[in-house]
Amino acid sequence: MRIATFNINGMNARLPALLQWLDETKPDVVCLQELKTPHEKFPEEALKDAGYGAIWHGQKSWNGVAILARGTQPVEMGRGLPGDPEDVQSRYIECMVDGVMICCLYLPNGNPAPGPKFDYKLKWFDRLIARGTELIGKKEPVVMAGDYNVMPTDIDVYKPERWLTDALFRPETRAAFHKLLEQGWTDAIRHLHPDEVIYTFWDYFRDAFGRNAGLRIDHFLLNAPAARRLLAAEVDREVRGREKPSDHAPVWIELK
DNA sequence: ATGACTGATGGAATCAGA
Repeated sequence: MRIATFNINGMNARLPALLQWLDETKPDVVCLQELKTPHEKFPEEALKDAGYGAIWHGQKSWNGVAILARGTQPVEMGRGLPGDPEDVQSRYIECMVDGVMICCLYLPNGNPAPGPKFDYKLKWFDRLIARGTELIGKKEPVVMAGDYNVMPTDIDVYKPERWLTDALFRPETRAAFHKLLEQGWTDAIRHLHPDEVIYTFWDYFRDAFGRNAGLRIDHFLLNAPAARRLLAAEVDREVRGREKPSDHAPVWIELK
């Protein structure tokens, strides 16, 4: 089973590029973030024509997450991250596909930091850590995939010294990510490529992709049953170099 | 230190992204 995560930065702006990539690579499951579209404008029919069932949690203008499954309908297990009934942002959805639990998440950016947006990021992280506690020990494979908006270590940033005060790299943010990992999650990309410089995002500014001034912020965290099945973890880097790209590239894992 | 680029909204200019 191949599972991908892709922050598409606008579902409808990216639809042609998304359909092309689906046709080329045919992932079994796709977690999407930053749909930037209300529920009713999600292109359900176009995805069905491409062979994918979908569940999604839309929101006007910002955020929004979806899970696609090839040849089947994902069985939704929940939407909205538990722990704050006041939180109206669409950033989390869970489902089952062929016995694998898939969690699709879009963690808040948190800039500027410090400030209310950074506080929201850290609180959201606490809720994700609480959800992680509930999921880590499951007997079935669990995959938490998405845009975490965290570079876990120095190797994940093109110039770490420039990012020390940024919400994506501040010590509090990295500490929260490591607290989640310490529950027993495996960072799939880093597990299979321990020393390699691998990025998943390149800014639109200043020819960041051309200079390879990137960040690794899209991650797959696997519980032990999922990690035992891990065969491959890669970034479809060339997608970022195409016409009208997202600022993120798709990332994917293969499970036995 | 600043600004550069893109998408959504709404129909210009602003917010948000990371």
